[in-house]
Amino acid sequence: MVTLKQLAKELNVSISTVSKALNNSEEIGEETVRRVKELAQLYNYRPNKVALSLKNNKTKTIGVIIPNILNRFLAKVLFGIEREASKHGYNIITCISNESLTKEKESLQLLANGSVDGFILSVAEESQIKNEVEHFRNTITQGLPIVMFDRVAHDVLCDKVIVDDFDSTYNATKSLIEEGRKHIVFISNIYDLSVGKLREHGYNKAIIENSNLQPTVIRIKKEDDHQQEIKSLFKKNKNIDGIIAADTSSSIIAINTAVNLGLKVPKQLSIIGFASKSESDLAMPKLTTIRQHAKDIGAIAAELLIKRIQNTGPTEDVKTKIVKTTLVKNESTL
Amino acid sequence: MVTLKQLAKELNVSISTVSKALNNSEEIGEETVRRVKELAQLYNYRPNKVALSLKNNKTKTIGVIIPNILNRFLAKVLFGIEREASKHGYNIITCISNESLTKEKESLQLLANGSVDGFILSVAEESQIKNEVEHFRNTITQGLPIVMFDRVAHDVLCDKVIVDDFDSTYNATKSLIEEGRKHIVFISNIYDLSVGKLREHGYNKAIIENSNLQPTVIRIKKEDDHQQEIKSLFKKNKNIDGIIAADTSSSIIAINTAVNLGLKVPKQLSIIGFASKSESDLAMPKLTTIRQHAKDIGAIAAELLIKRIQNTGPTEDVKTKIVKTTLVKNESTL
DNA sequence: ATGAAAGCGCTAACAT
DNA sequence: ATGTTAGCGCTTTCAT
Repeated sequence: MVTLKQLAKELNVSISTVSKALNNSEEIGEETVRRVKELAQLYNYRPNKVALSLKNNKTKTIGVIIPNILNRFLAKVLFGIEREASKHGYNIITCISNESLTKEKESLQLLANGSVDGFILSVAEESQIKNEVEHFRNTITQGLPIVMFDRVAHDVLCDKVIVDDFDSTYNATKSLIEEGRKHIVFISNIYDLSVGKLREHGYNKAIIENSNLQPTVIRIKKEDDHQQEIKSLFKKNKNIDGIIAADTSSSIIAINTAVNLGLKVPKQLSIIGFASKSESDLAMPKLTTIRQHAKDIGAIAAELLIKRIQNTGPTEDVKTKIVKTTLVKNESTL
Repeated sequence: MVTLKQLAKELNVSISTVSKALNNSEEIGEETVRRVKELAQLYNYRPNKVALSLKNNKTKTIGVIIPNILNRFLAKVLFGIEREASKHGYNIITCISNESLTKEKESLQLLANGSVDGFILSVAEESQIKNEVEHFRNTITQGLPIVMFDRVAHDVLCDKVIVDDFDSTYNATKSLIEEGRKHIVFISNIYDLSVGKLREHGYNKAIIENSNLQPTVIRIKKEDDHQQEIKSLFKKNKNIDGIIAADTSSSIIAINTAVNLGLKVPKQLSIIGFASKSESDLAMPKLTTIRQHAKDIGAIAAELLIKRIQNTGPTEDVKTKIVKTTLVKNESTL
């Protein structure tokens, strides 16, 4: 990489002259500017990012800590973050906490050494279960803003972007009730997470509001064989006619299992799950889905963070943005 | 963030004393070391990463450019890269090219300004189609090593990690032939990519080696309705008894469609596709898969790059590592 | 045992 | 119009 120093030497001028010329300073003579720019072009000069960061005490880099990149929703949010950040000239450093509290703490610590200007993160499962938030608070105290999305720690004071999880299952459940379904089951393999709980509550509320219905919640452990669990659910409860699934794979597997057992979907059984467009196409009939607008969530989070980073003024109050889900009717409901 | 300067001031010693004390230099007195370390601990001092990078001319950061983070295989590779990098104390800056040549060039340019010590990337679709490689060469010439994985540019001199794509479909096809299948079709929605072509060739070779069989290749465009395309394939060709799919969604949709049309899988029809464990469980019967060991690919790529970054010695010859796929028998084959 | 000073690449206030 | 200098935070060589 060429430096100002080298350019200056070759042109027989001072470093600051070169710097000013490249930054279109009025101070420098036309002819000099031309010569400098020509040589810079020739050598493909780029200002050293690290030197700029040190000088400005700004890295133009965002730290993103996500629990699991193989989760399609989270991957999609990351996509949204990257695109928005890139639009504003920011890079993203990605750390994967792998749902571990320790890794989450480490990543935060590691990047809070001047590597990034702020963080966007979704809380790891372990952290949510243990309800640990001190590491977030410490980071914020150190002057590094955090924006949390989806899985947030409600008692940490920072910007947040969340999904209307409660409402989404509440409404989805109600739509099945309106179809005339009488035995609606809720399936979840994320019952430990804040969002999983909210989704469960939304379902429960909708069911309980109809005094003649009974809530049934099936919790599937990650390590269990989903196909097996769902199959035995159907075998034990022959009268199930509706399913709300809190996660994608449960809903797709539910459709496949039902079809394989000879149940007519959606004639005898309606199924709704959280999934993206491409995922809903993997099921046949295509899954009626609750869309979370993951990319938007990422973009909003990035926007919030960048605003906060660049806002040198008085500390604004923290914001919580709610991104509403959309219920997209496909073939797995009436 | 506390700096050495602040610590030095508070302790009434010089900056260099503090620096040495923290780095366990023999030069500094026991008592001083103790005092310094105590205060550093108290203030939670961390050496400023940016300053270190500038000083050492090393960022301990890897630039990763992937075409699409919503592709599960690529996401998984990213996961592998992150884990391996993190093990060696490296961070990763992720850029998403979105299959666009322009974005790929920009990302490379943008990070080649001292932000990273090297790159790991998979070539964007557009770059592969247009066969553009100059930007890779430029980057390498600038002294930044590149490791390519999966979709590689064969005429760029750099380390590569690839999958034995040709062999994997060749072997998979042969296994269906050995099952006694007579009408084996190849389905692909990645026919434009280097890996897609190799997979197609592997299939063709296996078929052609059996003079009594005919190759049939179905290419599905990304924007088409996969379910519709595959359904009409089955309707037009009633005698299909084997499918090799080059991509995950084609294979899962093929199973669902077949089951919905009343075909017995695997009795009348065997299906093999590229997919991960969790994806193969989405189909019922579970998909027999070609596993690509994405995480390993990521880890190997990271390892290669880090070695090359740290190897100040004579330029070693570039390496191409081939990660062999595994054919995992599930329920969609005999 | 401790400190001063230079230098990594850059910008900007301050000379000339 | 051009140059000198200081400083961002750190390490390291060279005084003292």
